[in-house]
Amino acid sequence: MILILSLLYPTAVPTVTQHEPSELTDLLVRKGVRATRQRVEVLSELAREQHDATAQALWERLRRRGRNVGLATVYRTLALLSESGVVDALSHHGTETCYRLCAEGHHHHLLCSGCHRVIELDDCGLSDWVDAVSERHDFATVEHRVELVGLCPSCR
Amino acid sequence: MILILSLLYPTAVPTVTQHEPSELTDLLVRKGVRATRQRVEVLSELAREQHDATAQALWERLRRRGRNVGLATVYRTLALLSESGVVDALSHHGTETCYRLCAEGHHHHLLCSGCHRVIELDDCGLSDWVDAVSERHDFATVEHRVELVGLCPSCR
DNA sequence: TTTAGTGCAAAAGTTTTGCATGGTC
DNA sequence: GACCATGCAAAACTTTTGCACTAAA
Repeated sequence: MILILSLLYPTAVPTVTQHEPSELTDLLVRKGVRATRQRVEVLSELAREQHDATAQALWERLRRRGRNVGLATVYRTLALLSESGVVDALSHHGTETCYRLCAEGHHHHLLCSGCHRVIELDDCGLSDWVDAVSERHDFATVEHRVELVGLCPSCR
Repeated sequence: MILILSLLYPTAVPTVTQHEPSELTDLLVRKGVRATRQRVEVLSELAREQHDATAQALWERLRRRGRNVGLATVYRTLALLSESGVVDALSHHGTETCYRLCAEGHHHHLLCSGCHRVIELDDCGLSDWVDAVSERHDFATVEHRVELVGLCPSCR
């Protein structure tokens, strides 16, 4: 999987690409949250998703797959993981929040409006710009979010 | 008003600062939408707001002020104005969408996490970076969104 | 007069919460 | 055994929609 991604997007390989249950468990433990069956399954479902997914969507897929996890648990899990920085919450199209298993640390996204695919940028390269703008406005910037929206190679 | 803003944020003065009903009417007409009483009032309420506001919040303030506008109309108006580019839809804190009367044209925002104030950047300065990243990923970028989150001068 | 906009209430959809039950340390 | 997590159903919210009515070109 890493190989395929590498070929397609040489500079966009997520640094976290654990799709093995045991690795997902490790990830949870490392982040200091208990690795319950439900949490691993939510995370696992998210991991097999190339696009971003809503809580509802994940719940339906789990259920269709015979993995019974309550909807409330899916919400609670995603909220927890989002706070722990294990998943990213992308709230682009208005009313519903999308989640994605992400690389750790600071990074940005390319969003494909054709297929909803999310491509991660592993380099930020904006620190100078952010610093300059912050200083000019006497603003103590603690975070910056960047999203590029457009069409991915397959969709253009 | 423009003067005060200029003193506080010399480089962040919105290019649209029409707070007079007639100017708001003009703005609507110029954008090709009918300037009804309700639309002008929603826009006017948004204009007196330094922060961003939700549809619900605007509705309550209008109603408290005796300006009767249906909630559905507030939603419909904001959706319309957002599509016409008269207002910006900022969906930062999850479930509810915030709106703000914005400068025309491409720009970015500084969001103050202390007081929720929104400061506009009148210069983008990221085109080179966007182009470089897009090319590197063979991505046809049509739009980019940037938000800096932190503390404004009064809150830091 | 013809079309577009509005208000109201109902509906739809997403997310949260209370509480009894079950699992984990 | 104490505590945390879960499931279920109800509740809370935000947003959308249908439809009769009103205002605008």
